[in-house]
Amino acid sequence: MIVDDHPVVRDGLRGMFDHVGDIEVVAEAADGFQALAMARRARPHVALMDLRMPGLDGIGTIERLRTDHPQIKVIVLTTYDTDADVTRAMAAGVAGYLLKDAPREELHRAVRTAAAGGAVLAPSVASALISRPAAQEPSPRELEVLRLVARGAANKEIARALLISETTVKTHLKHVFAKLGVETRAAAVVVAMERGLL
Amino acid sequence: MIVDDHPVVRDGLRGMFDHVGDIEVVAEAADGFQALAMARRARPHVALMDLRMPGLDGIGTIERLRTDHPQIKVIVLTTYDTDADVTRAMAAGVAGYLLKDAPREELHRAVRTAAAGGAVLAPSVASALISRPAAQEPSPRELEVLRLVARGAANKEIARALLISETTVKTHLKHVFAKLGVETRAAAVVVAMERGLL
DNA sequence: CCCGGCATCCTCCATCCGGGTGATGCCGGG
DNA sequence: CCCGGCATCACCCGGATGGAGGATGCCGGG
Repeated sequence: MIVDDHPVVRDGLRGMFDHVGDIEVVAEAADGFQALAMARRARPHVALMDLRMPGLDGIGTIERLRTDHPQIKVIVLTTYDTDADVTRAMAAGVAGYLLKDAPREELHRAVRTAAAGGAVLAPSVASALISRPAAQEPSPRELEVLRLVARGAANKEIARALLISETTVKTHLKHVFAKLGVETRAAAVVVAMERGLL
Repeated sequence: MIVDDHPVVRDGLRGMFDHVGDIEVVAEAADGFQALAMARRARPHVALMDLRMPGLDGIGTIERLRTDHPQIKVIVLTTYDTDADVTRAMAAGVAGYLLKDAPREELHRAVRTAAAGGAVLAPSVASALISRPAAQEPSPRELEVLRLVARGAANKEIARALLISETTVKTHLKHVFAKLGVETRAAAVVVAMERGLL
């Protein structure tokens, strides 16, 4: 099954598996909801899944697939390999994570490997998982503060908006800085955006 | 001619034009240099061009195409519609700007329109061009300062790094804030990243 | 049951940031 | 030739920021 909101990509993938004997494209979906519906009907062995989609996104779709159809192996196929995307996909339980610049043969191999119960990782994704010494994630509350910082809010405004004291805002930010390895709010929002946290 | 670094997308586009009588895919390229070489050999009427590519990127490729082969109409086909991408593409002289979620028929129409000398814009791109009353661009020097801000530098450090006084740094930043419509450095880097300026 | 993480709060303080006002020299386009 | 944008600099000031140190209550996992 192919899940991607871009018609071009869906057609491209379908074409790539068109004359491959042991692989058949049994369904296509343009978003998460369609994917769940198609999975029930078409019963695919493997799903190639984009992460960025309108409506129900890739991670949410994968989580529901894991509970409804645990036998379906999901391979993430996306353009990005940000830490946040990769870790969330791993946590959701995927059988593979490839980037869209992967050549045709790699995709064939990946689908076969996944169907056989194996796992496939793009090199850059693998290294992203390994070279993660202290990838501390800010807590939900801390991210909430950081989001307001990204909008240009001062500590006092954040305090008012979140109904907490200004001191608390500063404490949250101090922790955010430590976790992201930065020293200023400007650098913090940059790192957060690069990691896909905002 | 199709220019895109993703094999999947190239195949998808080729497939989409496969059984269309009046359109023929005469060349494919995975980056800008290949595109220039193929353009010379295959003499396409229209080029579908991705912007983000390794090596020579889309804008650079378009600029060279415009001088070497001004008769080739270029349609940008990309995932992003950030202000920076759109304006740079327009400045480079493209015949169209579409997003990758465009359906097959739209692509067909776009290629025919471009070949006939017309212009095609995706709705969101068109509105991005229109709703730009005061889209002030920071000057190169101002962007240089902003880049250091994004790395977490204090004004004093920026001054040292750029060999100017701290006062000048503040002046540059004041102008940046005004141009981006923000009030803090954190918000400034966010807006700059969203507009593709960093 | 206790430890760690989270969220909340406090005080003190040096430094930094952003706003205001004003100025100079240079360059390129009208 | 003059205007506007760019880049450079100075002084002043109030408020914001970030660091240090400590404190409380809550919750969930080992």
